[in-house]
Amino acid sequence: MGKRNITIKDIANELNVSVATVSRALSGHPDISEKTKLLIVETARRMDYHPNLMASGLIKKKSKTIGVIVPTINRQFWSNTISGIEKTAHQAGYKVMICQSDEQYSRERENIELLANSMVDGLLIAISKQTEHSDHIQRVITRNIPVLMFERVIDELPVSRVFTDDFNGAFQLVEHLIHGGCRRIAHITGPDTLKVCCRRLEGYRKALEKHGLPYREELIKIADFNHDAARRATVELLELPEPPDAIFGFADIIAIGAILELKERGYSIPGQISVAGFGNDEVSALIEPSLTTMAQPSFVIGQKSAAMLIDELTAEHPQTRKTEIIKPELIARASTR
Amino acid sequence: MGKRNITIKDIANELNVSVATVSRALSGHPDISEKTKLLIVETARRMDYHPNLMASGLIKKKSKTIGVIVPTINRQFWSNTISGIEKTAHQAGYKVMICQSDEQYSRERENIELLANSMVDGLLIAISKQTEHSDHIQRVITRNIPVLMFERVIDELPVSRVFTDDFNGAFQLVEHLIHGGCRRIAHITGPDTLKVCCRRLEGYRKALEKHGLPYREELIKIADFNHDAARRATVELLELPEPPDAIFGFADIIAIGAILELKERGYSIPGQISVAGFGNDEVSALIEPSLTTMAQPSFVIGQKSAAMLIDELTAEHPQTRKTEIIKPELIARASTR
DNA sequence: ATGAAAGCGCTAACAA
DNA sequence: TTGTTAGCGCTTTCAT
Repeated sequence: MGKRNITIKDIANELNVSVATVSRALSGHPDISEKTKLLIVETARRMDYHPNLMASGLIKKKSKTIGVIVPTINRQFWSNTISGIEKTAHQAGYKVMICQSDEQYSRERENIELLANSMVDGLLIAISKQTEHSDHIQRVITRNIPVLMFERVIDELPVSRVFTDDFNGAFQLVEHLIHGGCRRIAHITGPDTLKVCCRRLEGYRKALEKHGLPYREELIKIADFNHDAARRATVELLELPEPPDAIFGFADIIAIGAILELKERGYSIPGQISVAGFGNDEVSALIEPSLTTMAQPSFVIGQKSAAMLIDELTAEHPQTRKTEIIKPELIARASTR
Repeated sequence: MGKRNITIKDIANELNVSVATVSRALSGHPDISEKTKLLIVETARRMDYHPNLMASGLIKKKSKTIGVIVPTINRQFWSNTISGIEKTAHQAGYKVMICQSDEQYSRERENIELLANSMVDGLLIAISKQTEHSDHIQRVITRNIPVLMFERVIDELPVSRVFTDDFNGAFQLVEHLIHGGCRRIAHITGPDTLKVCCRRLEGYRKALEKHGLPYREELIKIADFNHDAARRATVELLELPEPPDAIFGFADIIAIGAILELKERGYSIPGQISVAGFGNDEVSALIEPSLTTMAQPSFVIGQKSAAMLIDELTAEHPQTRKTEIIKPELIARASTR
């Protein structure tokens, strides 16, 4: 029952050496004879010793842990990034502590504070859609905790960033639609607090501009991250006096909502109307018609983010802020001409 | 730059009180005057004090963290459970540390050791498909670290468990196929190290038996968690002298692989052949034909697991091992008659 | 109600 | 090469 854990002190007693010697032996310090080292390591194993990482962390002011905060764990994009983060972190000997904000500012704030107090060595942050200012993040930066923002970033903050080239991605996608002959291209965007959406909207706008097509307010709708919201937005578009000949959703889930609504109403895709998304979720290849989209290498975004943060953690000298922009790739499928 | 963190000692100095008083004030100890308490709390805020959870954890032997190990983070079932775990844990004031084994025993072992040394208060484990014995888990149990296994469990271990009723789920699903008129029902199962698969296979077998249908070796194929493996298995089934009139995949991803192959070869589903899966991934409602499957409430499985573990952590007396079996629900869709 | 002091398990000067 | 000692930041007896 109350079996106390074995400590280095127990080993020291057992072998009549000092705790310092045991500590040195176990942590591979050079100044120690091969003989005692072997003896200690062997004894440690025999006694089923396990180092207490809290104790050493307390002294070294390092927990070998990085904190991650994402809007939600169970959306494919985020679970992929988390997976990439965990993989890279693990390879570098770090553990990851993961929190989700559920797209709420208050939970994000709370979680960041919690992670910071838990002495994470660094923080990987993707903000919620509600987050409108950066005080809470500024606060951990002031506490000298290295922060890297990914995908959902705040430009004003003096931190390294990893994010998708949304502007050019959207631009490229809209050009693809235009090349396919679409002239009235609608865009379903997300909450306007999300920079990601603004950047994609801007890419959309600029692509129209380049090709001499007018930007029409009525072709812009807003929807949240779910099929139903997307379907409602789609209905509104279809009921326009002049309905669109293409719908570009800011995320695959939106485009898929649109496809579902269009199919239900008997539209032919892309015959009457083209549909395109952004992200390349797994479903996008499986739905009929398969969805044209910009592929985001979410796993790689996670890996890069973790790698960059760990670089900063292990750097000798304070690093300058770095920015890595990830190019999405056009995947032309059956939902567009 | 080298801005040292504020400690309770700093606050004590500032106010000419002892660290003990500060500690008591900050942790809401009863024996303290309202006046000094307020003063200290206020000063702490003013000085931007943040408690060092490693230091208090070292004394209290609690980290308020639970460790989670899953085969992989980026498969829907697992990311959903993780999300449920995080939500419940957060509500109870716990953080979660998440590792993935990548279905490798060695990484699982490594990660469990790492989490245990990090002083997690408890461990939530779903084993890898490679894991054939339980020494590594037995070891942490011996160290008095509460363990709960979920979904991928090892029955022999004296720990609480949460898992899907695979046997009855498969049984029910196969009955559904039989009621639809299928007589040569094939089953694509997974690695035979996975109990989950064995239980589903057993449910399949018993359902056939109940309805007087023969169990035929040639109708059983093995595939890994991906479309290609499922497609290959499907091809083998189709090339049989007497091909099946239904394919039941042990997971949705398998069933979807089968559908893809069948569609490519021009089979009509469910006209010529029915297909059913297990899990009810998001795609299953979206693919054509939509997939009949047993829905697993993955988010809830995560929540239940976390709740049960936290119960054990906070229980006054040592708890007896509990088992919670989650009933999956038949979702009959267009891929079966 | 408050303070002094011991100590959680470990590391890292400084000595020897 | 090894031991001694002083903490890391906090909680918790035991006094006062």
